[in-house]
Amino acid sequence: MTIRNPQQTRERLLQAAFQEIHAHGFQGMRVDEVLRLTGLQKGAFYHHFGSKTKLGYAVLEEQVRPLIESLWLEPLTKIEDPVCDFPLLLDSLGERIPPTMHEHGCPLNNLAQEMASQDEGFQERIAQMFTQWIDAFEVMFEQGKPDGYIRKDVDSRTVARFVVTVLEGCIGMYKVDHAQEQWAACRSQISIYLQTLRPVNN
Amino acid sequence: MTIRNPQQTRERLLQAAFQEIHAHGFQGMRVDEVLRLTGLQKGAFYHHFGSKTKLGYAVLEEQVRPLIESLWLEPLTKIEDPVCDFPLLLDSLGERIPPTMHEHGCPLNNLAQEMASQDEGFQERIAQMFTQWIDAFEVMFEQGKPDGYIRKDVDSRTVARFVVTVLEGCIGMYKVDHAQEQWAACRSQISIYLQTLRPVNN
DNA sequence: TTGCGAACAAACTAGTTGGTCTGTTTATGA
DNA sequence: TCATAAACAGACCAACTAGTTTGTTCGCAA
Repeated sequence: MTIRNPQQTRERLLQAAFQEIHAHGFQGMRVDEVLRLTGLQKGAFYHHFGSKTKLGYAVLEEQVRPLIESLWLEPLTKIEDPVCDFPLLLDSLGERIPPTMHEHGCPLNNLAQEMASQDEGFQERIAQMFTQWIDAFEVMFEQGKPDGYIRKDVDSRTVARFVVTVLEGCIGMYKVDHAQEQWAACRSQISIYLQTLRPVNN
Repeated sequence: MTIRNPQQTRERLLQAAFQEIHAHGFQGMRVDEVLRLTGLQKGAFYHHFGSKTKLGYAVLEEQVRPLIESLWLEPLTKIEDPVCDFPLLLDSLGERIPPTMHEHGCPLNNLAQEMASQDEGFQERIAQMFTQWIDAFEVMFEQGKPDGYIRKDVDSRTVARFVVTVLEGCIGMYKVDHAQEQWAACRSQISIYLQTLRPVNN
C-alpha cells in the first residue's frame, strides 16, 4: 500500500520537467526522462497533463512565472532610487540565482527564443510575462519621479523596455562563453545609461 | 543523363538546411525535410556531410557567418561618427534584412541560445563569431577617438560588448511579440546611451 | 461499509528520425 | 579508352518518442 498524494505527484512532474526544459529546451525535453527522474509512469503523466505541450504551459505558468516574480518583480518594488539601487540589485544577482541559471541562462528567455515562433500558446504566455516584467520596471521608474530620482519627462515605459532588453541580451551573451567581462560590461554600462535619467539641476 | 554539379548540390543542401534551422532551430530541423526541399536523397546528404551535426557546423560557418559579415561587420567599417551614424545604420536595418529575419530573429542568436550549452562544437564556433562581431564594434569606437567623436578614456571593448548585447536582446524581444515599440525603444535609448561617449568639452 | 471515480502502473503502438548499405551513374586523369 | 574514385539514388534499419489502452489500487463520500 503506497500513500497517494496527487498534488505532490503533479508538483514533482512539474519540477522535473522544468529542470529538463531548462537544460535541453522544450523540444529537447523528453517525457520519458521526466518519468525516469520522478520514478513515475506514463499513466501518472497523462493523468495530470494531457500532453507534452500542456505540460510546457504548466511549467511556464507554475514554475517560470514564480521564479521571475521572486527574482525580479518582488525586489523591484523595494527599490527607491532606480539609478543607484538597481545596479546594486544586479550585483546581488549572482548570489540570488541557482547555479543552473549560470549554465543555462534565463528559462523565460530560452523558451521565448525557442518557442515564440513555433507555438501560439507559448507565444501568448511568454509575451504576457514579458509585459508583466516591463510593467514592474515602469512602475519603478515612475515612482522615482516624485522624489526627484528620475526626470519628469522620462518615458518610463520606453526605459523599462530597454532595461529588460539589456538584461535578456546580457544573460544570453553570458550563456555563450561565460565571460566575466560580459557581465561586467553590461553592469557598468547600464549604470552609465541610468545616469542619463537624472534631473539636470542636480 | 543528369548533369552533376557537386559544389552546387552542396550549396543547395546548405541553403535549405539554413532555412530550416532558422525556422525551427537545429534540433527542430529535419534531415528528411531538407532532402524534400532540395529533391535530393540520403546518399547525397551523407556524401557531402557526414552527419546532421557537421551540417550544422557548415551552416554556421558558410551561411550564418557571411550573413553577419555583410549585414554588420562590413557596414561598421564605413562608419565615421559612431554616435551619429550607428543609429542611422539601425534605421536602415529593416530594409537590409530579409523578411524571414523579422519572423525568426537573428540566426546566430537563435543557435547560440539553443546550442551553446548542448554541443561544444557549436559553442566554440558561436563564441568566436560573437568575438569577431564585438571586435568590429571595438574598432569602430577606437577609430572614432582621433577625430574627437569618442572620448579618449572610453573603454571601447566594454562599450562594444554592451552594444552587441543590446542588439541581440532587442532582436530577441522583437521575436516574442513583434511590437514596433520594442524596436523603437532600443533604437532611441541606444542613441541616448551613445551620447555619453562624447567628449565633455563639446 | 461500500461504491465509484480519481490516481496511478505498465505494456503496447504507430509514426518519426538520423543514419547505413548497396548499387549505379558520372566525371576524370593516365 | 579505360580504370578508378567521386557523386549520387533509394531501400532499409534500429532506436526513439509522444501518446493510448487496459487494468489495478487507493481514498472519500454517502
